[in-house]
Amino acid sequence: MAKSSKPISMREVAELAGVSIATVSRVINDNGRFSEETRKRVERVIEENGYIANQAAKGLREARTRTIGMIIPDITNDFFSTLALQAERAFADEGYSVLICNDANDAERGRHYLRTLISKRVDGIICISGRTTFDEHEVPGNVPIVYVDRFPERADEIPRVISEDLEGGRIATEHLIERGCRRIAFMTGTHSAQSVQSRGIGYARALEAHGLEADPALRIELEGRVRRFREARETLAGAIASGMEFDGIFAMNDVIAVGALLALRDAGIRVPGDVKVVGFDDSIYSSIATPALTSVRRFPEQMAKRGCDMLLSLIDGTPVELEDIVPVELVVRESTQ
Amino acid sequence: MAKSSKPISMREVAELAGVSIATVSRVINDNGRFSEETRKRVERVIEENGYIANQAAKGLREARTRTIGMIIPDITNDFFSTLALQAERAFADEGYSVLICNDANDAERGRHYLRTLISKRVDGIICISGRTTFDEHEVPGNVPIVYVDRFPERADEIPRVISEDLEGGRIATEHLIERGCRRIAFMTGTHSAQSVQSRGIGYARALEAHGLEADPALRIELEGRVRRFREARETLAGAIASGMEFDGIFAMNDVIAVGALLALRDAGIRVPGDVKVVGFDDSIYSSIATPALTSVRRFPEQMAKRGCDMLLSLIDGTPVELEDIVPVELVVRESTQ
DNA sequence: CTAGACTTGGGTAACGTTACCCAAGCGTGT
DNA sequence: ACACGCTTGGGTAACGTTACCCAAGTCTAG
Repeated sequence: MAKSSKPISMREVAELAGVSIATVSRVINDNGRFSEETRKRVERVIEENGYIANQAAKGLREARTRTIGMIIPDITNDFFSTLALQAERAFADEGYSVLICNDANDAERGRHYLRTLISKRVDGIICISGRTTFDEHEVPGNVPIVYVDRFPERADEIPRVISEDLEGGRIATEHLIERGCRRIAFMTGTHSAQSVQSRGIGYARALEAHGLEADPALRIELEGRVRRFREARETLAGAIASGMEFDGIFAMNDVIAVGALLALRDAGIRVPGDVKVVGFDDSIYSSIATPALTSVRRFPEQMAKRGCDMLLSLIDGTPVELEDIVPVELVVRESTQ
Repeated sequence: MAKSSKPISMREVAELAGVSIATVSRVINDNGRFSEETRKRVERVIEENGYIANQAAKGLREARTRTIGMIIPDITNDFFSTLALQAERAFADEGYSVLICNDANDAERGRHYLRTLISKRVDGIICISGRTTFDEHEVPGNVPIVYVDRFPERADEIPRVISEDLEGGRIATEHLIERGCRRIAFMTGTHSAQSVQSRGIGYARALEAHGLEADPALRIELEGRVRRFREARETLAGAIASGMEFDGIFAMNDVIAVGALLALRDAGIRVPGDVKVVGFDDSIYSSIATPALTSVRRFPEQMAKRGCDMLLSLIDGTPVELEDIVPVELVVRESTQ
């Protein structure tokens, strides 16, 4: 086997089959205009020589690459990886491949990736990146973009699939209040995406509705990346050490909630006895944790599917709704019983 | 902003700048052969019109796409997503994008993806897919391939990065024996990848070395997909219900181990008191679980990095070692204390 | 003053496809 | 016998790049 043999091209197939390039193209794309015998001959040559069409050339000619770009914060997070998996599936079913870009919520990185994707002439982009805004100058040719779980700045132009974050924050907090909590901490990242901020608003609303004060001291912000749960665990440990008083925690996501659970256990604080905890996403972590975590369930599979459908419509030229809101629901487990 | 404006091409840049296409190309690729003034003029036009080179055309011309294909079982699994994240990073640093393909360990799907990747003329492939073998007929043009965490069938030709699976199985089992276990169950998938089978061999070796019998009844095979931990939980529950006796469990990975932990708790069996458990991968799940899981740690970041380096060398034409073995180490936590 | 080298830039043939237009051969209806 | 249409297939210009070759102008050395 020749290690560096170049793949065979249509021209060579044509020569071997004794027909023209045009005919080979027609056979491959099944465009009528050829006899049954010709088809057989061409297909045999293709089969025998393992010809595989060059999509780069095809893409150049047709001005479409059948490739989708996906900008995602961190595929290591259960919620995002589920989203990515489902999106990849849905696109694969429609004949698209997906280029994945982990931008770590870093705007600089995000811009760079966006540029690359456009340079690669992807047919569309699924953007789960926060804080990155693209003006028309940065999106030449106006590649179709759909945001998922993120709110685009050009909200009047760019469609998105988001979940009921505010409502999620509200029901989580409401639930804690119902279970008797009065001093509920909110754990979040420093510079959070809009979706996360909404959860904070829901939290505040619920407190307000029950005549509770949203004490700023109860807001716990995590510095830097919130990848693994370590930051959350350490930060909460610090807060506890410095005498913070609370009887409930609403965490912006399950990773943080799990970190909190561990910090509480380290400090000998019982859950749900002394403190009750609610997470967000209902990811795999919430069922694994002990006590099992009450969490606001989201539907990443559904969000992915809808985002794909939207993007495919956009690529087709079919207009789509600007906003598709996927509901959330509270899953009650041991951490608040 | 025209919604469907086509991206501007080099020809247009050339016209606007009053130079030839060749000159624009030279300026972009910084190939000498032009004056400082020309560079300025061209760069200004590029800047003002937001020109972004068409990589499809470039790829066609240069016969390289700066794209890598990655076939992975399921990006939702913590181990694989870490691998994927690191690989994507490493490739991005070298100017490559990565196409991701979740084949769910399904050979049919894997073949299909492989075809697509080749059609897209990726410069190389990272394969974490098991059980899929590609003969030369299926890999026209011989795209460079590197296997990671999987053993290729054409082992004399295809390089791979694997971890010390056998050794991992051995030390895990050894550890359980040292802690007093005598009837150690092995939980695994039905049709496992070779890497997993090695862990089983390590397990058997350790038993043997201590004069213990590898009772086939202690082998617990999980049907179907082992994605979330549910299968493991249910299967073990069944085994317990039907009176299986054991005092230790070695699970092929952490997801399964966590399922086991939950089944044991459901059945009122104490860990590590009555039964001790060891997982594999030392993924995020092992620290979250209660009791925290003793696990054989692997180094997905390192494996990804090495795989990338190998593939880049191959693309360069530099020869590489056929096999790169990454060590493992036991991380002892509560589940075996 | 002129030959040669160096600098700057243009022209153009690929790369592998597809889409369009054209042509040859054959059958059919009148 | 002829006009016409259908079937089958060839030729070729793009698509947006890069690489090569060539040319005109400028500079330098003799």
